[in-house]
Amino acid sequence: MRLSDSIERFIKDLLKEESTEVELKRNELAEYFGCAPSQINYVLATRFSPDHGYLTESRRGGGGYIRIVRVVRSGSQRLMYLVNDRIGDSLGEEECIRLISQLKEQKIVTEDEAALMAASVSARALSVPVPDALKNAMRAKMMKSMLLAIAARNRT
Amino acid sequence: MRLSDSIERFIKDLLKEESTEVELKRNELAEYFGCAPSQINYVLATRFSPDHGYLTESRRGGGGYIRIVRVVRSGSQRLMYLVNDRIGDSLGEEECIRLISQLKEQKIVTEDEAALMAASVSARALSVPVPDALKNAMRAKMMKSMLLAIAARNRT
DNA sequence: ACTCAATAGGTCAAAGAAAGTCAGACACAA
DNA sequence: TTGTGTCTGACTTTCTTTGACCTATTGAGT
Repeated sequence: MRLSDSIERFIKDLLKEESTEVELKRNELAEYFGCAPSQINYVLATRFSPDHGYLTESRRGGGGYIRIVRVVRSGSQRLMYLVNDRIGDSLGEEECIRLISQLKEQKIVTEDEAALMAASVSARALSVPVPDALKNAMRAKMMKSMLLAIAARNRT
Repeated sequence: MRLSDSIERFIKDLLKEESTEVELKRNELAEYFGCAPSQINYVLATRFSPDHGYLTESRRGGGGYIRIVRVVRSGSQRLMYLVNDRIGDSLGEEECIRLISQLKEQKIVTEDEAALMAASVSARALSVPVPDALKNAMRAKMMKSMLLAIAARNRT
């Protein structure tokens, strides 16, 4: 298993217990996992970004720390953020996949729905002679269209 | 016996044992068969494509992998009929919608999933400057891709 | 107050680890 | 001989990990 994955799991387990917030020492954590301290930053950047639904703050110097907060936004808030701000006019396949798996992780869509969305924006599905720029423009629109469909059914 | 055939057999044997899904390391497999790693990709492309009833996903970088999911035997007959025969190379929006609502009536997809599919092939989602003929070619591919994804989860 | 050392986190580029792509060499059947 | 299917190797892309250097905070000594 990848180091980054272990660290991610470790932090998420902490968050499970201690509710929505956890504070940790970068150096201690790095020591514990026997890795470079900057590895922790990498994990934060790739797995605890705002896109993933987390906020992080930190302090340097004596008594420094890193605090990770799980943001609890409603499903529809999150969807609207994606539609209105996050997704622009163009989105590559990789980025689509990332966003979709984040939605899955946040339980806004089911695993099956995520698979469906990923299938529709996949390179295979769009393999017709059209410039990449246009494909990515389409992906952005398709994503928005699908997210709005999800938002519409989430009127609970 | 050709190398590709041996590799194909090897993977299919794994799938026989480990049920519908198998994960492997490209480099290890290539090492085992004493061939170039790209040979594995060739086998995947020619023997484990969606047309053959398989889905593959992969990850690069440290700790990377290739996962192969068998859909062929498991997906419902109806779905595979649609993928292989009913949907050709081109499909208009109206026809997509018709197909989708049939699937919904037959309870092969949920209402939410149907809405998602319809959203992805809608005119609004594809409103970029591309000839209609190409859009319909895309719709056909998108539908197949999505149906395959559904078939993959329907593996009973 | 000012300076400096100790403490602690941040940044970034480069190295490493895997998989993907594609053009061309090769093999063999029609 | 020509076309189709196989196989390889060089190059690319993506993801991970590390290390060197940078910046912020605190506190002790002057």
